[in-house]
Amino acid sequence: MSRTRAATMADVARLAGVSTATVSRVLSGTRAVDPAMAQRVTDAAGRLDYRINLLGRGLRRTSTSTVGLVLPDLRNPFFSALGQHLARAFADSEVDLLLFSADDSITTEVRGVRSFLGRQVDALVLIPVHEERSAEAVALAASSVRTVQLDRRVPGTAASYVGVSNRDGVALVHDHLAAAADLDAQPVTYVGAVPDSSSAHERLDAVRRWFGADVDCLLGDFSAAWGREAASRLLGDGAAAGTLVCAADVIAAGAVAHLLSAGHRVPDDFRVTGFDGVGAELTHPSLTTVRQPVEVMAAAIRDLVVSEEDASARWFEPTLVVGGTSPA
Amino acid sequence: MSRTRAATMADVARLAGVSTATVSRVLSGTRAVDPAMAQRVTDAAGRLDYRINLLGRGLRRTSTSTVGLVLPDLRNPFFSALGQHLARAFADSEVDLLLFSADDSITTEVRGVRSFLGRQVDALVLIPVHEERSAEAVALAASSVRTVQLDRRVPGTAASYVGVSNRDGVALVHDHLAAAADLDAQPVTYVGAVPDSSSAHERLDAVRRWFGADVDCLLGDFSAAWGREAASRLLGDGAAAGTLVCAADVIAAGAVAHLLSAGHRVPDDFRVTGFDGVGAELTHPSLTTVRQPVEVMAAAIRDLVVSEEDASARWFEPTLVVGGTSPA
DNA sequence: CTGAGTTCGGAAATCGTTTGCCGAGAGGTT
DNA sequence: AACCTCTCGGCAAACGATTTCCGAACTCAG
Repeated sequence: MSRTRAATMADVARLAGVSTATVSRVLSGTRAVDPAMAQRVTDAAGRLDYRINLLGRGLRRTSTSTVGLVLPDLRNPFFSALGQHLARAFADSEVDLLLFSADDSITTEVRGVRSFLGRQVDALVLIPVHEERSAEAVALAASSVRTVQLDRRVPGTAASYVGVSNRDGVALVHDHLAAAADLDAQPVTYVGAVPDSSSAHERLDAVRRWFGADVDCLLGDFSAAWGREAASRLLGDGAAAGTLVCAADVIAAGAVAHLLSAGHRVPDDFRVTGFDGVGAELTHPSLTTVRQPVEVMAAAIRDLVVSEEDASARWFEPTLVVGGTSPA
Repeated sequence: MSRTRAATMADVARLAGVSTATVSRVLSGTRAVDPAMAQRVTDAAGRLDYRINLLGRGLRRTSTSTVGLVLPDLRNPFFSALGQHLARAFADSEVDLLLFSADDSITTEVRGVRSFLGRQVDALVLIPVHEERSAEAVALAASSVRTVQLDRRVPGTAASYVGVSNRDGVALVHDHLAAAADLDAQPVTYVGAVPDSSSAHERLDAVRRWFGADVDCLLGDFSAAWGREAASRLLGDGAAAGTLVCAADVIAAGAVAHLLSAGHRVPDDFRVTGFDGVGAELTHPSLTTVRQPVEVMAAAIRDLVVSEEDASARWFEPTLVVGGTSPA
């Protein structure tokens, strides 16, 4: 593991008997160079095991060909899925996508933004941790580089936004459930997340709009543990049947698991719906859920990032996936 | 969104009436500076909204205080969990952890390593995509910076390794199953992954060792879809009962879901075990699985990365989590 | 044969920060 | 008073690449 100083362009230039300008031009293809000379440079670079220092390049050039993604938590499978699709969307472009996890903390989130800004990224994609308290992070990002918010947003910022129509998503769930049974006969409970994030907020609003302002709400976070907890509370209150509209698939999966383990039947006793459309194939019964068009959203982000347009907001339309946790 | 040129140290120095050397020393705390002068610098930096350019700093300093993590796929929840725990392990250090997804491609993986090396990271953590074909990526990384392989490894490289003892993990499963019932009476099927990665390889070897060299094996990939597919094949062959030892929790979850949807009972007809210990609370019955000590492993990585020791390999001991998919 | 146009290599400035060195001034000791 | 030791600001040289500018060589038409 003993390491010697890495070769620089000057070393390559010396070995090839040319100037560093020529080396740079050969290696980055910036300008035409005599083929024989180019060959000598390539050989020398190979012999010295030369690898470019992107710090030097980035410092000199205006652009680093890098996009940063700051997300709240990798263990939320929806965020992981977004990250993966985004990575794939950038895979065959010249741009590198780098990720940073904010660990659900606005302090760490700001640190991530600072870090990427300091690295002179060309653009920043942000899934804000908090609807209000991430304002500093978003503003900081947007003040320096092209910034796109994904899935969640901080209202009133100059940054673009790409997400799904939560109102329409909840409407799909409502219409599906209403088509199958009389909703008034079956008590509906919304198992959501406290409206700290815009998605949690919008889903709660949408539920109140479509299911009635007085719908029963249990608010926690986006986790399977909370789904279990909520189901447990519901059963503790004596419920023996009902409909659980959940704000995320992980919540729904946890809720279903708890209901089943308590001896209830799904969907006969309890109907459960999820949201996001990731990992629906993990459980039995498979989840009825609202699928977000993540590939399309990732492509939209990629296009926004390279475009020169002004900030804009785009809401994409989700689709309903009918699984086994709701009547067919 | 109109942006003006960002302020540099020279701008701050001019406004504060000092030299850039002093600005640098105040802002990075490298050397003592007269308090009054320091105050002037801080004020000037604030007024100009100065933000450091890490490219310049990194170029001048030897170190960038950055560690890169290249992983195969974010949608594999075990990798996401590792990423998250690693991020947390670095959260209160000075070091930034940046992630790059290789999208299960060795080409993209090499690109990720190149990218991080070019950015002069201080260390690289690698979950290799392929046991053999990632050799180039690992060698490239290890030839330039301190490199640690995580979870999977490429044999015969100079890089360190942190992972779990797969042999012991499978032994835990074997002993647990053997304690509850006569294994010879119940056909055991290993639902694993083709041995492209060291973890898949080692788990397959361990299964052959503990369950017998002639144990029935179905090999696919680390996904829920494969778990469903494997279960489907098994049922297609006429099985009505048995034991499924799976190479990962996602595989096990998929298998359980398919078995249940086909009308079989778990664990009465089929016993199923997983591996990894992430997301066991998502399903019902909850998975019996081998839990990897991810927090401890993440801490070990962090320590390896900052230490000056030579390359080393550490295997951690997994624990058994008994869930509802196997007899109590 | 000459002047215009084109191609292409090299010298040197530049990106933003850190840091080795120098020197000025302060403080202490004999 | 002479000398030594600290402390701390500034100058200028790095770090490693890109790029502007210049000029040499070559092509080609008239």
